[in-house]
Amino acid sequence: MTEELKPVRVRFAPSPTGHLHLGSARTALYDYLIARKTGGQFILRIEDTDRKRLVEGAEEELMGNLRWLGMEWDEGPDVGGPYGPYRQSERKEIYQEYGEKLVESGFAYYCFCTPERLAKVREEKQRRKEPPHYDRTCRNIPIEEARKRIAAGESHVLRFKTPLEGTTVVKDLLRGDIAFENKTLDDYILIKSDGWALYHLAAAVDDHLMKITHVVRSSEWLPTSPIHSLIHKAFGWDEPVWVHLSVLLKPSGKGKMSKREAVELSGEGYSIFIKDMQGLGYLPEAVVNWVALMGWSYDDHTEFFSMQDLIEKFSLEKLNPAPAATNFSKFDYFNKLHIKALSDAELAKRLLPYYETAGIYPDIALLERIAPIVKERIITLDDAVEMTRFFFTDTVTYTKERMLLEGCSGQETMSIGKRILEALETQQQWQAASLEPLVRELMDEEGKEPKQFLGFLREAISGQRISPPLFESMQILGKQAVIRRLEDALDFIGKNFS
RNA sequence: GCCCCCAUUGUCUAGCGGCCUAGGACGUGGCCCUCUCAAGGCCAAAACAGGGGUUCGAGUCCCCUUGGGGGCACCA
Repeated sequence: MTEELKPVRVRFAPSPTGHLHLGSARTALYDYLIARKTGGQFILRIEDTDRKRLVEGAEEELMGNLRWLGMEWDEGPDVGGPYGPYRQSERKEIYQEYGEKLVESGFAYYCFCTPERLAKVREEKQRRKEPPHYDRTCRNIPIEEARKRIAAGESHVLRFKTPLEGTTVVKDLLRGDIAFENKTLDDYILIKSDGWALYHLAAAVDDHLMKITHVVRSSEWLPTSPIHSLIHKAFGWDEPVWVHLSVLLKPSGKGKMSKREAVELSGEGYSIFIKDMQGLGYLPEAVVNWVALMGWSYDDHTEFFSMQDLIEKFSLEKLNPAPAATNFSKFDYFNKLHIKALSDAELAKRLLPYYETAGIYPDIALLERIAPIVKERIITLDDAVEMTRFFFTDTVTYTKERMLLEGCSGQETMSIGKRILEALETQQQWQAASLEPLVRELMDEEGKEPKQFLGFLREAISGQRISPPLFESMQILGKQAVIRRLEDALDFIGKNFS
């Protein structure tokens, strides 16, 4: 408890090998929250030591995604900081230096086994139903001999000399002490034959050098956490507080998100990639709120959180270690909630790009008038475009089946339509509040039901089956446009139902 | 095969020994309201995986079983 109130230094350490997805975003969020809550630092570190898997532009996209979600880092590759560089590819020599230290202190050794031999060993062990670990052939090569072979240009890697006996206990903040029998652990590779460090070494060295106090990461790291613990011990360093988050499962709850699942989701208008969220019409506020609650909760009833709320109320102790299935219908719900929470001006601003994408370039003032009447009825921001399309067209396309007053002939509809038209033409007060009584009075005189009467008007004015409330729409559309559309509608009836 | 983690309604969860005939939310079904769509209101169905302990008392602590998940690369 008290520990958490001290400023923490946490790092979000993605590798730029693809798009930022929900699970990683959640990890970053928790890092960010605990850093801000405690007045500590949120550090972005790029783990790009695997040069083969690099994806062009991934780093930039990732940073853009984090910022879109509302997270700014205090130290990172672009903003710098006192413990840089923050890109592991720029720290190669550091890892080599620390690898060498482990050799000297007897905690690591050079291995000359070829990948081919390793594959054979693995295959053999698997056939014998044994853990497919390295058989430790090179573990006892005298250091002088090893150095000679290296000098002679022999290809080699550096391996950690994992203790053969004893137990390594990892203290996980959420799960307590987790014990691993050392004999079940492998002699993991620390530095590859190409000279680049692997995660185990690089992360440990950086976490120490960058004074990271809490390592918050996915529980996929749990199985190798004893190695990380042992590496820290080998250097004589204090370990950070380990926090292993639950994994995010696919909506069915069966297994973690896969490529296939991602494709299926996109067919339903969803995505697990942050880069897609904006285009799909989701607010960053909703993403943050939704994802924060997958594995964390505040109490038994609060569920609407702004980033500021989360910073105030977040605590690592309330994290749930159980895996969580993603629930996209709840995502929609949160998006609605956060749309409703926006001011009309703000909503209009956020709506604008979706209209532009659809080839509509509305005046922002008009959008501000539209905002309140769509606010409560859209799930994603792009829904507004469809719903309000009729505001931005000169000629409405009518649907024959919907045009007549329900249960009435073309002739009757025509005569009623003319009456409405006449009434509207003489109407001075063009406000929803005055238009409504006027129309309803006519409706009563004609002995029609609201459903029939207003249904007809809706079609005449919008040509849409679904629209925002009629009278508010008429007010925004303006007298001239409404009258013209009514004339068009009557014209349409004359042509189609005579 | 081995190692590790997890376990409350379909889903996210509250619950840290008595406040639990288990609370909230999404979703689902019904009703009300209603100009379409929403929103809102009311109601309903829906869970402590099983078995042993510990205890006066267990959803809550321990063990086993079962189930689910993760990992076992010169990836991270």
